[in-house]
Amino acid sequence: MVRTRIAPSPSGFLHIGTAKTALYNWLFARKNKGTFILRLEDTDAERTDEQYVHGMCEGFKWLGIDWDEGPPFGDVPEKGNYGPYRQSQRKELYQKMAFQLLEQGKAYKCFCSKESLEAYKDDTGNLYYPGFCRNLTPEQICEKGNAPYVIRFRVPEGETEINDLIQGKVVFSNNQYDDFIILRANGDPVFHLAVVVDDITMKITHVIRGDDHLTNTPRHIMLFNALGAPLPQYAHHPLVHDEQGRKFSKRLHGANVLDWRDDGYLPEAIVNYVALLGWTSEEENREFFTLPDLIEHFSIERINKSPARFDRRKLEWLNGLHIRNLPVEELKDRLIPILEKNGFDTSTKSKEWLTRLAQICQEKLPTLNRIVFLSDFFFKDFDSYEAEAEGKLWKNPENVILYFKTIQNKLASLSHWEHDPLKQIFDEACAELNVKLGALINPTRLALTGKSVGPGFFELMELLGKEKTLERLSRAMEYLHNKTKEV
RNA sequence: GGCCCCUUCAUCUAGCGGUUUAGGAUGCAGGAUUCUCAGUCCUGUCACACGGGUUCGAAUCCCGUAGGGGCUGCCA
Repeated sequence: MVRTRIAPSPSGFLHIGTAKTALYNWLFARKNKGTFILRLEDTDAERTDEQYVHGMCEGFKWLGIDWDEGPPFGDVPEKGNYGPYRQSQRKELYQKMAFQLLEQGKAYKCFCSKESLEAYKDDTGNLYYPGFCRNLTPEQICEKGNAPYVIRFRVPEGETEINDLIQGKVVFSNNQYDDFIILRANGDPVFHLAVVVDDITMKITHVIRGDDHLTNTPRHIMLFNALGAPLPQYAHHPLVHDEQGRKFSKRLHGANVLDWRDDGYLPEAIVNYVALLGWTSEEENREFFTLPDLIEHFSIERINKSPARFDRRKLEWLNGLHIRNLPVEELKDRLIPILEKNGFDTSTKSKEWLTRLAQICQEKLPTLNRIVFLSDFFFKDFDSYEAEAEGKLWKNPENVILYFKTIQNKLASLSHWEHDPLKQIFDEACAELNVKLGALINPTRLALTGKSVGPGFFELMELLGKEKTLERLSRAMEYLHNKTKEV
């Protein structure tokens, strides 16, 4: 039975890199009909903040990554039989294990204060532990009385080998590891102990995480061995880098998964894109995957070892693909909140009207937010015309006024305000005025929308309605008329 | 500095000794469709970091060099 976990520390929002790790663990669990666990690594009380707990929950939810076991998180109650799932609530367990190691001589009490150790640095300025308390006699320990102490793990001689599902076999010499602290002076466990104890007691079978943990893994393996527990399978995947090739800083826009939601990206696209950062399908040349597709195709063997840069442009392309893949009704439902957020009252429009709007914009949306640009003129009157387009499309005001007049007359008597009859009117007008369709449509688009680009013209006019169309034509003619007088 | 990992078009990648004149995708450029933009379709552009080996044969294996990343906390 496969059991995987994501173990974020709630000291910030849901980072894009954490999301990738979560996704891989989740996919692997789902693919193998296993269990995916959420565990909060909040042993460092100073850095933990409940507001982050909520934000992360929202991030996971938005991405569609759900967990089978985990702490109460956001509005989700605790689930699972291996709880509690917050490390801050498992202190006694870690202490028990630490003292077990102590009794077995696999760990020892260290009375050296943090300050007293500050003098011991190697030639490059890094701290190292000189091992003062490693071989204290029982008498010496007794003498210390109630002096504060930490518990250090006694790193054994020899080598530690990782057989990683992604990295392959990696060997570390143990002598490059100091006797590391597993229990702080205040009784709190250090990350390494907590992780291992939790992975043991939660029966984690596969540890899939970023390769920034690769050099921590020997410590973990030594602890597993000392505690007499079987090792999980490790899989260290490459990190996500920013567009400059550096570690994706928390301060960068986009580091927070929810930034992408705010920018109008679909969770489907984020998941698809992030999955592709270091993984490819066995199906050659395929890049479009929904979450169910990913579950079907995901495999750890096809994760590569090299870090990948984040490329917004490719993400945007994928986002467009996913937008076009959405059923229109669904797209409409996702567009409404964005329109509302931008102050457009969608309640005055019918469901059919909104669906039709989604339909005529669907293939033009790289992001959901683009809908604002593509449809604002439906919801409010604009107060200026795009300057550049005006110069190009309306450079002959007299002509344009003539066009508009012709069109307006015909439109005024049109009873079926629909795409085909509208087109017919423009075709007729073209014939009468002896111009091409484009010569008529483009100036009119500017009059109706204030812009030179937008949805299909007849579709747009149909949705705008007769009244508004005629009104805006009049307004444009008036504007053009004034303009001729100015010159 | 030490240890570990990585290195194929600008970017994401396929490739696991001969099937490769190195394939796909994004981007970019051009064309087609045309009411704009977008979309779609087509064409083009662009890469095996470098130097040594091993081999009949190397992007693929080995060793160096260079570059990038990670770790090196009583953070996780």
